[in-house]
Amino acid sequence: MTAPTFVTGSGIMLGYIRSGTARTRTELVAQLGWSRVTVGKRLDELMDARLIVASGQRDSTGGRRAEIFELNKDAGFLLTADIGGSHSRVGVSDLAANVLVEAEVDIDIATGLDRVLTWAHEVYGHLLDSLGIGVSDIVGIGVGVPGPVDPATGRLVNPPIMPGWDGVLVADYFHERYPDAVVAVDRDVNIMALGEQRQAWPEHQTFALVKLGLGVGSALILDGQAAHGAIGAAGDLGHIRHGGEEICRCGSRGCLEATASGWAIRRELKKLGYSVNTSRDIVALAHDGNQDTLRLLADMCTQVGHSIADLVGLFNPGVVVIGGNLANLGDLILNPIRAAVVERVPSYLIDQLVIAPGKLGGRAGVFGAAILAQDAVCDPDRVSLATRG
Amino acid sequence: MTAPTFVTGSGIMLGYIRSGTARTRTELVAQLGWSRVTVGKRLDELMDARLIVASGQRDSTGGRRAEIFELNKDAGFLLTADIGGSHSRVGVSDLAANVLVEAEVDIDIATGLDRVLTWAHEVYGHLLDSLGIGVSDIVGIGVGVPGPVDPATGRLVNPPIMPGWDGVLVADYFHERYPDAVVAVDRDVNIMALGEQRQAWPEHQTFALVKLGLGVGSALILDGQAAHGAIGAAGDLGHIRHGGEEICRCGSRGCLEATASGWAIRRELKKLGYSVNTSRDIVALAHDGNQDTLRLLADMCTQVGHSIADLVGLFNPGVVVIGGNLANLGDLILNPIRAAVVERVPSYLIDQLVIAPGKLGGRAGVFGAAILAQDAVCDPDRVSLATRG
DNA sequence: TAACTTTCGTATAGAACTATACAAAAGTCA
DNA sequence: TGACTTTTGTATAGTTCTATACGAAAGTTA
Repeated sequence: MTAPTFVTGSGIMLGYIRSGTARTRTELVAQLGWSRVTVGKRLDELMDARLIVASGQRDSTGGRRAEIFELNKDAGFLLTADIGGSHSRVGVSDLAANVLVEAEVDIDIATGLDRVLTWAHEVYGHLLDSLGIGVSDIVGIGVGVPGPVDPATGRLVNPPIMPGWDGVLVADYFHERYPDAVVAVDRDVNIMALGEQRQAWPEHQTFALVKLGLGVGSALILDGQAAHGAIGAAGDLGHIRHGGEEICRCGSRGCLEATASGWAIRRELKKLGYSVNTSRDIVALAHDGNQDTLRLLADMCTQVGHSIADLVGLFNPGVVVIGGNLANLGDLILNPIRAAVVERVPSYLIDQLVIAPGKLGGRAGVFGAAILAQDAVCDPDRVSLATRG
Repeated sequence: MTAPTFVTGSGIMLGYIRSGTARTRTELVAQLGWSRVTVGKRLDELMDARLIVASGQRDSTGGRRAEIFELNKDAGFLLTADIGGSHSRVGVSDLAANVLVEAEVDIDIATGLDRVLTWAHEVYGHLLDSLGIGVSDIVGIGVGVPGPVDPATGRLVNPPIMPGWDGVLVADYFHERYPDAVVAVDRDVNIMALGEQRQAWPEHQTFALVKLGLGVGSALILDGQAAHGAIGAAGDLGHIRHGGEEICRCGSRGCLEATASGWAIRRELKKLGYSVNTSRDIVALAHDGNQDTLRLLADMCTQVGHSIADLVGLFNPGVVVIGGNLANLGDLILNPIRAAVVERVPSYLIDQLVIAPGKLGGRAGVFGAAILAQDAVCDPDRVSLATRG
């Protein structure tokens, strides 16, 4: 059977509570269209399973105050990983996706995905010890990887910067080590976008994020879910040929990432004799007012802005969030990007468009990975099946 | 109440039958997870309402043959309109979206949307008379308009080529004249894409269509539905600034449509002394082997191909269909477009990508409008409510 | 033809869900 | 304080849906 036997599944209701669509009995009855008795019963089931708790009361509208329910943040813990091309972060969060502890490290993904995963697993051990949490308390794991993930199978798809890892099922690594946890994997930029959109821009259904670090990545969110495309490569602004003859780390020639990105700026600065390694070095130079860096950044912003204009014209998002380390430069890069976008997008689109810095900074990925894990743990069918008598 | 009282609504089942996901009792039971008794009851309701009919039998798999159900094409008629910038088509179809009669006319939308609608309404009168159909037999109307439609309200949004019609609710015009019909309105390119995807490429969940006529338009289909974006402008490849100083009919400068489109080719050919009016004139010149036209077309294909590369990189569709009048030139434009796309898109995306001509030709819009109308008529909640005892 | 398979209809019992009524709890307002 | 409002719990009856069993219809296969 593909559909659950019980049509008024508690998992469906948990979705309403979790998203804030309906938080009180009366609201749930109105939104779900179920009877008051059934809603009460399902609430009892979710509370018995410790998945929700009563968290307060609505202000009175002239009568008894309605009780507000929310996801029980203490119903288990989530592991999160934001594996980037040159930098990775991991964290442990409660079920409400509040990240409790984090750790980060500079590892080049080119040294091998297995080494990054091993590092992550070791760090999880330390973090769990420090929190006094056991492996069996981990109910979900969310992982972001720097390459496309097939939406159907969860396997890596020809990852441009992880050659040799095509077809790998990252979830297996964690399933073996955390047997009680649900594992969800998605592209790193998708996870950042998921974090920003759910946390900071929930009112926007159509959302885009552009990540400017050493690389250039982007992601599209539609109705609260990342767009994956046919093979999980949707949203990849960085590896479209843009011009020039520079060879990109993905193997192609003239990608946006090869001509206008942190990589490109680092390459040019090195030619000029500067010692630059990470995107944070570029940020530091720009903060110092280094003219070469500022000039290269301005050029990058124009080119990136033009690509964002393509994205806006094609996808018509309500917001484009600029994230990644270079976004720490604030208006220094936002203003020229905005100018380049305005230059190329019809005015009727611009009026409705917000271009803004990320509100979560470097933590967007770890946070989004927690949301991804939470989504997996709170899967309606899973919950409905688990909570019935 | 927002949700229906009956959870096993017949409208949900109609969706399975209509899409072909499940066509026999056994398949419906397996797919829906409902009991055999309930499925039988809902089938009876849908047959009583004349919305479905038994249409044949599956081959035996060793026992009694299963009865196949399908949408009853005779349960009412649909009006369809594909209103373009310079050319419009209307048609009448049965409920299965088989277009029975069609009519077309060259009207410039700049002369006023009201004139096009009046024309459409008059032609519907003649077409219905010829078929012996009354106004009360019309159960749905699907309309494509050459500009963005707000997905929330159904109103036109700052239509670049229909100045003065901002905020207009096209559905009202038809509601007044066909009170029994459900009316659905969407952008013309979205409707073309809907027609092609549902009819010709149902196996592709992520789909794009690029329309090359005088203008350049495009649309994205995700999971069988057109992507609308924040204000209904998603998919508009044609009005992103691309280069040059030509002023586009949308008011901006240097749009793709201004530099590489039927408009641009017509403009250049006129400068060279040719007499060209419609996109069909361009097709005729190209068929005659006119070198100026071929040169301009080749240039257009390169630029359009580069824009399609952006689209592919951002959206990762499984298919990009090339439609519109210029697509009648076949490989003459498909090959250079393919070459330009390959030039700019990473190889791992190309391997999975199909670039193909539309299979419905100029009728895609009228067909898609019929599908849109059918979708509206077969809305699950509507049907569930209408068919219960 | 006989044995087997799959589809389909119906009958029955029981589970799940709704509607309704009533009462209690917990507020506001004059 | 008393009248009113909204929220919540519970009991009862009735409806909807499921599970199961049985049999008939309509095929295939040996």
